[in-house]
Amino acid sequence: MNVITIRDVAQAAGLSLSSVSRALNGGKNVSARVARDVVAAADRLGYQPDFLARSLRTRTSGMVGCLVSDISNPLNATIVQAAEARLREAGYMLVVVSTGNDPARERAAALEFRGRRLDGMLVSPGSDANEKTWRELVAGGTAVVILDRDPLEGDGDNRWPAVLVDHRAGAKAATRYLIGLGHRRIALLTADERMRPSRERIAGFREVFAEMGIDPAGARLCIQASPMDFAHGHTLAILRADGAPTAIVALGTRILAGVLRAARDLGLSVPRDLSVLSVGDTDLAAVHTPAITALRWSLEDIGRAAAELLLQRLRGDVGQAQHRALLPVDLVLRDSCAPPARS
Amino acid sequence: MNVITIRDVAQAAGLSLSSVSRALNGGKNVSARVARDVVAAADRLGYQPDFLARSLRTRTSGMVGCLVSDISNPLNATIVQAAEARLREAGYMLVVVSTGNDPARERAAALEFRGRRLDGMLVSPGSDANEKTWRELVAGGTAVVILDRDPLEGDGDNRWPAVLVDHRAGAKAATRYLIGLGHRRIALLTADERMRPSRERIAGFREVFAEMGIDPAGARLCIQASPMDFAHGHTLAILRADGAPTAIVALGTRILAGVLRAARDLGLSVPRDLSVLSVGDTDLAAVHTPAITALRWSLEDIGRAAAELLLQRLRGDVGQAQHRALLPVDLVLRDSCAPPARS
DNA sequence: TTGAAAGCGCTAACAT
DNA sequence: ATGTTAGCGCTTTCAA
Repeated sequence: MNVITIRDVAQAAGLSLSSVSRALNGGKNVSARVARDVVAAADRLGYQPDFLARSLRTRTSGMVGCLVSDISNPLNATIVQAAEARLREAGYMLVVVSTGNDPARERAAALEFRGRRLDGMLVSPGSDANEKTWRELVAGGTAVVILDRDPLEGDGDNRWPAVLVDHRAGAKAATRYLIGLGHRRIALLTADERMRPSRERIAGFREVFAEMGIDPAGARLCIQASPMDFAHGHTLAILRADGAPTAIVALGTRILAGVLRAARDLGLSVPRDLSVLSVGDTDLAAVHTPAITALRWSLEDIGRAAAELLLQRLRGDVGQAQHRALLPVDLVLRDSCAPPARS
Repeated sequence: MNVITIRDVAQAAGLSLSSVSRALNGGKNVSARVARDVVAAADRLGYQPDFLARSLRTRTSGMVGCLVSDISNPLNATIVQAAEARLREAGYMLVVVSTGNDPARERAAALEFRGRRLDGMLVSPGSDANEKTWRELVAGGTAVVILDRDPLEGDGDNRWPAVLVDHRAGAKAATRYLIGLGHRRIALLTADERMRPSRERIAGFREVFAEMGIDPAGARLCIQASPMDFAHGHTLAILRADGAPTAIVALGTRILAGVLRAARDLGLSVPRDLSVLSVGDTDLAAVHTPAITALRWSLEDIGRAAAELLLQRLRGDVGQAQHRALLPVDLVLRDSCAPPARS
């Protein structure tokens, strides 16, 4: 084991503890000779500082917690990866916990982060269940950055620093594009309407219809929580009904897969008989034939921005610190959308 | 901030520090009354123990490091997720570092893990460059578990605990299957031959040929490091040459994609004109038409087994601790392999 | 069963 | 510029 302490180094170098400590950390008030001797002794003994003891003393652990619903989800993994890279640059290590979307575990992990004296945390909440916890933490002085969740209420100390994706603008761009192609009956298949991303998308979708003076009654707004299985059956139902949509906007890989399968089942050709637009630029969208037009936002940017926001706080310029980042969504044009067939 | 210490609780409860400490941890030698009072006081004050201080005292941090080349790779992410789940059950938190396949960063991170006094580490090496480091750590008493890397040399203290996937058996099953279908000219497109997984696959491939008394000269063994781009061009070349293989075994999503594209370019129908077998059961293999027969191993099991091996050491039964786990590889039969066309 | 006291390894006043 | 000393919050002997 590593039993070499700073004491041993001091003894070996024939110096005092504090001189060694000073020499080892940025070394202010250290003569060249002492610095040299200390480094030599430390190297010779293979000394490695004990971060734990240092942390106890300095009240900073050099670690940041990261709370994700499921890190095996590539979307989350990419965000975590980017955040980790940026934080490591700044000297922090990342402690990752997957909550499996269980609010109780989510809260418990956040509190444990605090107990372990992590310097801050990045949280991608699986639901809105723990809003109160985030507020408490923020109010309690913990450096927290929340991913893509807007506080619905509250202000000032009740708000939290957040990285937000501009899903609304994305949805508007997609909707305008489809309407511009001539579509009037557009179905939006999304997930849980209560959470920020879907909420914003639905709002954007509606805004454009209103803006264009089109009766939104003609649009199909389909909201459901169990993506894949639902999507297939439900899409079949929607497409068979009277006034079936001529375009479908589908959230994520799983719903998209369901939609594509349903179209195939009905013998509908994309984009001739049905236009399809993916919310989220997944592998499936890019690789599928025809390639699927998609809304894309940068997961790396989310991770980086989150790390950056957190670092600002960690550096102590809390007053100066930016409170939120809003990231853009792009429409990637491919081959899955076309003017609707005349009906 | 959280400024409530165990001292405050003791004072509030009118007891001594040590009594409170005892009451709070498993409570041996504590009267019921004291236990009750302590818990009450702790709750009332919202006391949360300081893991840092505790760790300094107990010499255990309750944290485990995890070294991965790239956590945004879904394969790695799945392994990490499974390991994290198991370790959290046991009360540990996971510190994750992506090394980006840079051996220097890999080594630095491992040493920093030790400096931070993490209780152990899980390492999925990006190369064999740091073998020496792993040996040093193991010899130095650090609890380390290595993923899918076999020490080529050394024994006893020079070996490390590892979770191994039985790639050799998998390759043998695949090769036997293809030979059984009548194939004699089979190309194996794999990655870096120096690392354990590919090395084992190649060995298994050759073993079966030898076993069956088939001249392996007829087989094409193609080894290359830059998967996707290489795979497409190289597959084209292979398939156009005299004595082209009637079956191709492709490693991973990217090579598989290149192979399928090449087959399409040449107007070859799978499996009529060419049998294709994927090493690794990726989304692409499962979703493709025709669905691709694949070798599959459980990433979750890797993560779980790694965590389990590490926990055994962490619990101190080092002597008893299992040294390695060997996980099976299954052949998932789908629609991409058939007897070769007569030529 | 309880309390007093030592000390984990380090940093940061403070004194020299 | 260097050394001495006092803790950080906790666990854990050791006495009582």
